[in-house]
Amino acid sequence: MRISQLSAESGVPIPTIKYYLREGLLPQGEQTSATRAEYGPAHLRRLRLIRALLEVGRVPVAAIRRVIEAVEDERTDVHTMLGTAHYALASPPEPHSAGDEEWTRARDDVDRLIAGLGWRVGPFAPGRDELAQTLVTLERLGMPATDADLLVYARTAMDLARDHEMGKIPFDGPRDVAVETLVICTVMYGKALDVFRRLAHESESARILEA
Amino acid sequence: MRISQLSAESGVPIPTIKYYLREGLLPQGEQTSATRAEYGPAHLRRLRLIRALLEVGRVPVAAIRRVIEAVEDERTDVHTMLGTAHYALASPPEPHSAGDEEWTRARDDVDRLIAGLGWRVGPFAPGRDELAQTLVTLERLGMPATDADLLVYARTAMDLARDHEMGKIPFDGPRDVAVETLVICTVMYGKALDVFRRLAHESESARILEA
DNA sequence: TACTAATGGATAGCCCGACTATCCAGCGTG
DNA sequence: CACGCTGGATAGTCGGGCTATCCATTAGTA
Repeated sequence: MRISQLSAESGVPIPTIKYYLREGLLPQGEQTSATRAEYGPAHLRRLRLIRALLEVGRVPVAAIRRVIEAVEDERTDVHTMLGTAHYALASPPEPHSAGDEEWTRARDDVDRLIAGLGWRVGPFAPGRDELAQTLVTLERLGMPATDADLLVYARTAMDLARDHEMGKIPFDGPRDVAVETLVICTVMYGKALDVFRRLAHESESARILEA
Repeated sequence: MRISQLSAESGVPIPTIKYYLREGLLPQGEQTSATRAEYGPAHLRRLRLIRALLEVGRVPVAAIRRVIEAVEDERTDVHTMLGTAHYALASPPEPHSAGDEEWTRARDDVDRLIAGLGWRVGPFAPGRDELAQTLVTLERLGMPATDADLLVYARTAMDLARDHEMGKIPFDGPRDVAVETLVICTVMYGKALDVFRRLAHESESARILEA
């Protein structure tokens, strides 16, 4: 398959495909001569993954590249690779001053919460900081989150992960498929959940206010 | 309170505050003379809301403005106002060609699903299109979502909304507080849920792969 | 009363991220 | 052998979210 065909099948313009090649999101095609390269179904597949993450997940190109680098580093084991991919999807919180009391306390709360749940989460998981930032923000807004509230969300997330999501991941298959599935699952069903939540709010609001 | 004090208390630089004033995110202060204006606690509160939506929710400035316009339009009733605010938070999907078969089918699936759940959602709720786009994307990725999958997420969202979220909204209080609470709740707990999901994935991955 | 620093208002510029446009030399098929 | 497409490189565009500069005015302070 030549680049024009790749473009036609995916709907992505040729200059954009070249951009993805430059950025390392898409592997180079197999060179058949100085001015020809051959692309295969794997490229089409990768291209669809990129567009899905960009358009539905609003994942920045730099984060997609980090995910892909995790896949292509053959030295790491599957768990590390999944972890790296997952960490790459995080959106780093605003930098905060190191000695921020409020912030340190929130971060401690998060660590205690995760420990209390018995979750096996790395000490440097970016989610810890993201959650701490969210807690600080809620406090500043005058609506501090209670532990009970947080536990509800944590358990909801774990129920979904355990019963409906991790089961889809083919751990025994090729490593790239495992990562790809994990990322798709995280991003796409994350989006779906987000949308359902907003729809549910609208529906409940209608029910309450029209009564 | 003068602008410099507003800046000091909120941590937002003065030029940025001026930018928000220009963009209509922040109401003008009360003019006390040609070159003086007085800002009150409401401004500080609004400023914190803006920063929360921007930093934690990654909500674009234009969407925040739409939310605020909904609040300030005194003519609409509370339900319409909440709806407008909610619609403003949606991230519109990529435009699709009108005659796209695949897309129309997905959109029908979404409408049927929502009707089947008995949810009271407006026919033009942007979430319908967002969900349709997500379904199309999942199909293109070769991992189509089943109705059973979607129902799990829908019910999870509704359980959270009914039992833990809508109860926090003070429908009987002033309208701006109701909208503000709804938006904060949607965005901040949405973020928390998202983070918890990623942490749960990591934890489950560790449990499965280290066994 | 003179001076200084801050204010509100306006305009223009900056930076980043995601493309998009142009150019060029070398194929390779008709 | 001509013409169109290819890969590769470089530069330009566009939108979003600020940020910098300037200016006339004026509240404090000396």
